[in-house]
Amino acid sequence: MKELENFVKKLRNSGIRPTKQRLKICEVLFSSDKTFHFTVNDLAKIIEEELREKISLATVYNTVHAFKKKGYLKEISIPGDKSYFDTNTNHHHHFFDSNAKELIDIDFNQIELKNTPKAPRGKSIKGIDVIINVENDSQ
Amino acid sequence: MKELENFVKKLRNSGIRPTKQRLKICEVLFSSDKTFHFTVNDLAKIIEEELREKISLATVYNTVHAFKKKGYLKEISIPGDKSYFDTNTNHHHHFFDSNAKELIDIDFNQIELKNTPKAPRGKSIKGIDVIINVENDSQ
DNA sequence: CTTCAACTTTAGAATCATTATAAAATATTC
DNA sequence: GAATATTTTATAATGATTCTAAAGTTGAAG
Repeated sequence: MKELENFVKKLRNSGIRPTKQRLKICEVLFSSDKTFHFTVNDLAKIIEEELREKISLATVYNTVHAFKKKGYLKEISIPGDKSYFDTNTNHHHHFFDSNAKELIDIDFNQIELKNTPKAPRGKSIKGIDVIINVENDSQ
Repeated sequence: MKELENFVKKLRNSGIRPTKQRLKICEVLFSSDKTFHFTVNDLAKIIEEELREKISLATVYNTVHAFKKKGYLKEISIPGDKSYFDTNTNHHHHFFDSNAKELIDIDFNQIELKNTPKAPRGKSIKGIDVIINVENDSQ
C-alpha cells in the first residue's frame, strides 16, 4: 500500500518533516474514513498500548498542535472538561453528552445560523462553533 | 443599603449558607447591573487586591462552582485556553477574541438557530453555546 | 444563649494537563 | 557522507484545579 507515501507527501506539502512519529500519528488518525474525537492522552495510549510503539507524550502534543495549525485537526473545548481534538475538519458542530463525556458530530447543514452578527470593528470571523449540551433524560 | 440582605436571601433560597466569603463574592459579582467575564483567578485577585480581604483560592473555586450549579454563573470554555465564567446567565452567545483573549457577549436574539437537531435517543438538550472566534484583521 | 452536629474555610499537598528545556537522535542539504 | 537545521525525548516546570484533614463557623434545638 502507498498510504505511507501519501502521508509523507501530505506532511512535506505542509512543510512538516515526515518523521517516524508523525507518520505513526497520521496512520492512527487518518487511515480510516471515519472521523473521531480524542484527547492527547487517548492518542498517546493508542500508540503505546495498541501499536506498542514508544512515543513521548511531548511529541504527541507537538504533533497534534502542528496538525491543528495546518488545519488537519480541530480542537473542541468543553466547559468543566478538557480539550478534545476532532479529525473531522469540515465545518460542523457538536453534541456534547455530559453523562458519557462524549462528542457527537452534527452535520454543518443540520443547523442554520441566521443573522450571525458582524465581528467587532477591526476583527474578522475565523470560525463558528456550536455545542449542544445534552444529558440523559431524567425519568 | 439592603443589598447584603438580598444576597443573604438569595443564597438561603438556594440552600447555600450565606458565609462571609460567599457574600463577598456575591458583592463582587452581582452588585452591578453590568455582567462580566472572569476566571477563578481574576475573582480571587479582585477580592485579595482590590478589597484587601483574605480568601482562599479553594473557597473561590468552591463558591464559583456552587453558583454555577445554582445557575448564577455560566461557564465558557475556550479551545487552547482556560475556563471563563460569565455573570450573564441569560441565554446568549459569545465572540471570542483570540488576540485579546477576551469574551464579548452576543445577545441571544442576534443569532437565529434554525433546525437545531433533536438530541440523540434518550437524551435531552440542556443548552446551546455558540462561540464565534474572531481575530484582528490582517492588513 | 449554649451546645452540638453539619457545613465551610483554609493552607498545603496532590493531581492532571500542558509547556519548557536541553541533550541526544534524526532529517535535509550540499 | 559531513554540516546544519529540526525533532524527539525524558524530565522538570508550570498552571489550573481538586483533595485533604484540621480548625473555624453556622443553624437548629433545647
